[in-house]
Amino acid sequence: MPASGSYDIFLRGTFGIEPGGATGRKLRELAKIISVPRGSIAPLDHTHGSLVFIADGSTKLVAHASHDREQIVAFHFGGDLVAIPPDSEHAFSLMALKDSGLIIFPAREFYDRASAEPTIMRVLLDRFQTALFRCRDKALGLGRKNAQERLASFLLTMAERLDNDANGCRVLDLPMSRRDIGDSLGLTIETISRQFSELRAAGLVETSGRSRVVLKDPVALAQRAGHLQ
Amino acid sequence: MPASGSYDIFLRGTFGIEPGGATGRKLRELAKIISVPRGSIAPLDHTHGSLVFIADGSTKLVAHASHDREQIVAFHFGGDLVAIPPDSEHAFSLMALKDSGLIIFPAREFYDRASAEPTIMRVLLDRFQTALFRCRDKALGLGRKNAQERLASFLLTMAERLDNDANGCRVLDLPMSRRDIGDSLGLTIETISRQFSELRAAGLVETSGRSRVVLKDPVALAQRAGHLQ
DNA sequence: CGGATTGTTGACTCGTTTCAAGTAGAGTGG
DNA sequence: CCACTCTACTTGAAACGAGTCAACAATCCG
Repeated sequence: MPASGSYDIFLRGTFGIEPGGATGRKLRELAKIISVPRGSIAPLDHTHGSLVFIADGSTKLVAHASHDREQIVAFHFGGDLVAIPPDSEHAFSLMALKDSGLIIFPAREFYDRASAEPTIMRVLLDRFQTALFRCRDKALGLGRKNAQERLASFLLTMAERLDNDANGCRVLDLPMSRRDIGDSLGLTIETISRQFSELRAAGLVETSGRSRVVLKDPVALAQRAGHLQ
Repeated sequence: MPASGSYDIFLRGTFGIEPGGATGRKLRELAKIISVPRGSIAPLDHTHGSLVFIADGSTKLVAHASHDREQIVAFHFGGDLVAIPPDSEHAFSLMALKDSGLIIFPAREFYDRASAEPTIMRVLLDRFQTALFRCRDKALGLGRKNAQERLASFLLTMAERLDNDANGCRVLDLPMSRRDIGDSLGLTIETISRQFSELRAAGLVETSGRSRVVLKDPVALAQRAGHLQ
């Protein structure tokens, strides 16, 4: 539940900027601080772009093609910064996977007011670059990998981003459903399920309940992910 | 053939910065100005990231998965700015589709020296955001569209980026081969060919030679591309 | 505990890939 | 300008991996 204090945490933690300073106050005027319950979509301005800071929680960024087909373009977690374009050929929405606190800015105005502050711009640049590099990796996976490679890649990426280590093997509590994984990897829910079964049979992962996944052998998993060496 | 003067054009045209100023000279020290013949790859630093300005020509940014599988992650043309990450799970290379002039910077050093100049940072941010949005659209296509939708989308995107209008319908001289198109859309060369044949049979496009494509009916093409409305 | 939701498994279908053959295009030298 | 040649493109037939449809099982939550 984001109190107004989440704005201070955002500015200090992400940009190293004091909220009381001139830039901090100017940006504060633009901020819409809200909490979004699990399963709801964030109220974005779809005619202009938005910049969203995930104060806490998990979200999926969904691209809508025609005919109720959806592609999850990215998952974002607490501390992440998400840029969302205005609708054009495709529409985008940001949905909470669990109750999440968001700080929403109109993108252009934010950049205009932030551009005076080099440290903010530098952080923004790094974040955007990371998002771009991740998106390219995703494109590689969607274009050239089979179902098993996609799921293996996905699990390794999540292990890295959610990093919950435990005694040598990695334990994940995935905040997203099988359907979300499928919508992210360009596969159906059934195919995801079958690939989980295969990885289980091969002893590479264990699952318990709907969200818990244990990566028993990350090295073998990386091989199946089609990573270089 | 990029003379050293292409650096001035780059700084003035892209960033609106004078090459003779302090920042201009500091960045100049980092620039490697080269010409890359058709079919050759740009000499990038693969242990650190690179930032490449395409002075003139056309290039493809290729991601390499294991087993000689390639995915073209983006095409870039004269005036574009490309950020290339250091190699990790996947390696990237930038190959010239025709003889091209490039200006190559080490990414981190460039950002460090440019961050003093708000106008440069602002342009970088815009460029990165555009690249990210394009990459997401690509991800949507790779994950959720069939062969015909992908090719239709591709042709429309290229028409927009290469913009050669002529008497109502759009005329394209594609600098890339069918193989490149396939590697970009996650399809085989044969599938690309078959889809071209179908679009020709439907009267939506005409082709002549290997590179010339005429979009006879962009509206109908947009419908087949799976765009909203 | 009961009911709704989410995940699993099987049988069959379909679109794209693969393999193979043939055709057109672009560049070169006579 | 034409024949030659290499490469790029096109088309067909068969194979395969993921999708679809359908039934069932497990999990979560009130």
